[in-house]
Amino acid sequence: MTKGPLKSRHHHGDLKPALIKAGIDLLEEGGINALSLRKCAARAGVSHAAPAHHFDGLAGLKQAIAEEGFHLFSSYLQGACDSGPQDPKGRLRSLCRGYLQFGLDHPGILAVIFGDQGLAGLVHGGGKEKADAYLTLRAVAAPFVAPGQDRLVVETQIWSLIHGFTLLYLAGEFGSPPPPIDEGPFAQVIALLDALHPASAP
Amino acid sequence: MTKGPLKSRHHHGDLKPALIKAGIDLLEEGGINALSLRKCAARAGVSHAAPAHHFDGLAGLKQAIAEEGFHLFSSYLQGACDSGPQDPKGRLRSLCRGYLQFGLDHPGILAVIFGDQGLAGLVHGGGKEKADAYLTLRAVAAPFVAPGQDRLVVETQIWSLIHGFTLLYLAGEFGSPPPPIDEGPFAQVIALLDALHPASAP
DNA sequence: GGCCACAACTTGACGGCGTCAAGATCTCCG
DNA sequence: CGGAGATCTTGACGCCGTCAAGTTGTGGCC
Repeated sequence: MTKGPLKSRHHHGDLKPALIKAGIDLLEEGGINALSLRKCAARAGVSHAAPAHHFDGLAGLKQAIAEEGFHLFSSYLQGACDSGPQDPKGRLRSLCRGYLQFGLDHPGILAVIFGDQGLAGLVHGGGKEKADAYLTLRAVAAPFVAPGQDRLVVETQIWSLIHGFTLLYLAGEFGSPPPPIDEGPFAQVIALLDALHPASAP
Repeated sequence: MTKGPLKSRHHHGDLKPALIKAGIDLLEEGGINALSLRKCAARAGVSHAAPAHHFDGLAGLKQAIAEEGFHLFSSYLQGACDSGPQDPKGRLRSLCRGYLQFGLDHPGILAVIFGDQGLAGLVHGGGKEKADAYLTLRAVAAPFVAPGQDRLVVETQIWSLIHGFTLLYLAGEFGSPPPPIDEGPFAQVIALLDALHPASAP
């Protein structure tokens, strides 16, 4: 049997993804501090030292979770800017809303993605998972890049604003627990991006 | 002797501030993960359980450090916007530069200030330390608040942008280790705030 | 001035954590 | 069928936060 009855296998078989899944569950249930190698192992039904054979310590597990989390993050961003008005400004606002919504729905995953080993690791390490999300941002930002302007500037303006706003939102700056998006200052704050003008319609 | 030769006191006397200072040192030397109650106690020359009599666990120590760190943070912001051009836009840009500079100089303290127990705690708890820094922001933002507009919106726009930008900067998004401010995209990104206009000069 | 109550700190222990070394077990392939 | 190698277990170590109980110095009260 290579994958027999999925039961009583002494060599679990799909341990790595199972550990990542367990880690994500822990993250969603108890936040970033509830994530530990030993608890992931326990949830996956293996011994406490088993994860060491699949990840380079806790940092490695967090990075693997971050890569997985980026998929979900990307789907939030893409889904958001595919819904709503399809003009450049409409897509930009929807992207930002999707960013904040992801933070509200999955604060633990956001913390891992942008945590010590998350973002820093992805910036340097492969980062192809991050690229998906960043390409969505790039596509949405493109109409606002003036001819001859560095697109990195516009992308960073958007990213900085929505990232900072999301973190302040999650920290309870506008109410604790954070209010629904439409009851917070989201629209008014993001309106700062109205200063950006589509290059084709100045 | 009430405060005799400062030596061999079995009842340390100034343990609480000494622990906070030790914690800040640890933070500056090894980042947020290097901070522990036991190491603070060792640095202060007391037993491992002594901190428990002065702080409510590790979270309490972090909050105390955050309050202390906010003083330094405030001085960075105030000092920055007091130097440089004194027109509204000049002060705004200087404030942002001071924010980023603080992050570059003291990333560990920034992490504690805006960490789990830091910002969240200060938002709800007293928060008078935070208020100093926020009042600086408020004063700098004031000229850009249009009549009838909610000043919270303008303040949040500024705070979100510089906060998000600083975190991306520290994460190595523009080079690792982060480049000096003038070699990064700081000026161009912060130029988004040029969309704000002093109410007296529309 | 002497004693006592109280605050400050120590000692010791507990469980949880990440990590390493060594051993057991299963699978696959020759 | 048998061995090689990957996979997982067991056990141990040191560090961590936290609690309970004991010790020591201090200031106030009689």
